[in-house]
Amino acid sequence: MTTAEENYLKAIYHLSEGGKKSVSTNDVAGAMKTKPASVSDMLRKLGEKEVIEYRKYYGVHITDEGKKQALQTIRKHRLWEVFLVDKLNFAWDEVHEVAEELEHIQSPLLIQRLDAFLNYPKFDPHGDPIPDEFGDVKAKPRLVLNEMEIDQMGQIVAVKDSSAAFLKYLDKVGAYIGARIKILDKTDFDGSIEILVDQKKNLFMSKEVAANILIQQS
Amino acid sequence: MTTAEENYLKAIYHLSEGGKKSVSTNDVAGAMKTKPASVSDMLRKLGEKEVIEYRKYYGVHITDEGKKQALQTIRKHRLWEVFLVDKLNFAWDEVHEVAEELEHIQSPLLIQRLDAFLNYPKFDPHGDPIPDEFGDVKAKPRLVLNEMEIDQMGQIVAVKDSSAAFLKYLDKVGAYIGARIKILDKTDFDGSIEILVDQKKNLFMSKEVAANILIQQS
DNA sequence: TCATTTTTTTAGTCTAGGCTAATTATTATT
DNA sequence: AATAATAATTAGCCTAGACTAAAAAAATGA
Repeated sequence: MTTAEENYLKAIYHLSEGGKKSVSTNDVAGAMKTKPASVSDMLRKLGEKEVIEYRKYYGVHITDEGKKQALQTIRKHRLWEVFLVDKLNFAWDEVHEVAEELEHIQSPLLIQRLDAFLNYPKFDPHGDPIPDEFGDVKAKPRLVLNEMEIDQMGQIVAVKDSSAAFLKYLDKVGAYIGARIKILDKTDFDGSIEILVDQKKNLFMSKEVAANILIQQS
Repeated sequence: MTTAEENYLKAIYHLSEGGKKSVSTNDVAGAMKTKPASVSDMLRKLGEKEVIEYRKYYGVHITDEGKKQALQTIRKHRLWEVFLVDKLNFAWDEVHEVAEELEHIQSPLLIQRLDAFLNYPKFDPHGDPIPDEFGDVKAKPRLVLNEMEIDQMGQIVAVKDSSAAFLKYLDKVGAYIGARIKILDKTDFDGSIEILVDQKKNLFMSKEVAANILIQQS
């Protein structure tokens, strides 16, 4: 697999995550920031390698083999993120781009050793679970904050949008990975919510922000 | 600079090291394991970027700017080698290929942090000096073992041929980076030499082997 | 249902880096 | 100095991965 193929496969994997049946060419183009024409070409290639099932005009399904390979790339990405934050003192909002490059280094031994060196971490700095070397993820299910009901409780374990802007905003308002939260109020009109952070701090946020925060229920 | 360009420039830098005036297309093709035709093309491109001075049919000279850039790549390569050996417990003869990939990661911050994390090492696991962030190398001059005279003394600080086979051979006969040596005898006929290792072990080696061992005189 | 809109694919072009075969420069040898 | 040998360059082709424009299929909606 080339770097480009790995990136496409990873994108298709992520787009399939929400339980969506099939992923469209346009979706992939959007995620990859390429044009649909380029995507068609790549889908044909990935189809031939049997990491996806490709039926012209009907989008793609990722195969079990494809899933396994995508999870390997994701594993590498997240391990490197842990390395950057834990060992090289990067901020959690500075690691994505570099990890995007590092994840394509081809050396199973390297990843094995890195995993050991980092002490077999289970989550990356954004709270996302790190698949094991067989592609297994045994993380408990997570909820999207804006889909929770009043009085439900949990812990912030991840963010979907790990852009620098979003991460900085969270930091500013006092939300962070690990924070324990409780839904205090929810406005049907605009979907905005009010939460209690660590049993002491009230925090109001828009639906858009809440939709990017993942919660582990306790 | 693309990865390919970086690799060519690094090769040209190394080929220029022996004080050779100009480097031939064939030399570069040999080092890069590509065909001369491909090299001609790349030399034209590198010439346009002014990292080399290229006169058709007369080989190339690396420019000051080119030297600076090559040294940055070399710096990155060697820092990663230190990381692999010191932190991830790679053997010194296992690191080259992986470092060859890692050296192309583009992130000045990453290298800065890595350098600090490794405690600003001055030599890589093969004993080669690590240039600083300005491309300066302040390592003392080294001699090639087969060019030393009887009774001269010094310390093994590096090997030129860092192939796994050569490194394993050295290990087997009891030579290693850091060993203190003294030239006991030299045969004009075939250039083979006999050395004393650490004041206790006599070691006989061919000119070919000795030509790959670099000595720091004490 | 049939026409229009949207989505997707195909066809053809481009750049980076390779290659081989043919050509041209330079160097070596008589 | 002329010719032979070697080295380097050019020309033309290939693949990967992007693009645009055109064509075709699918979805929508009047």
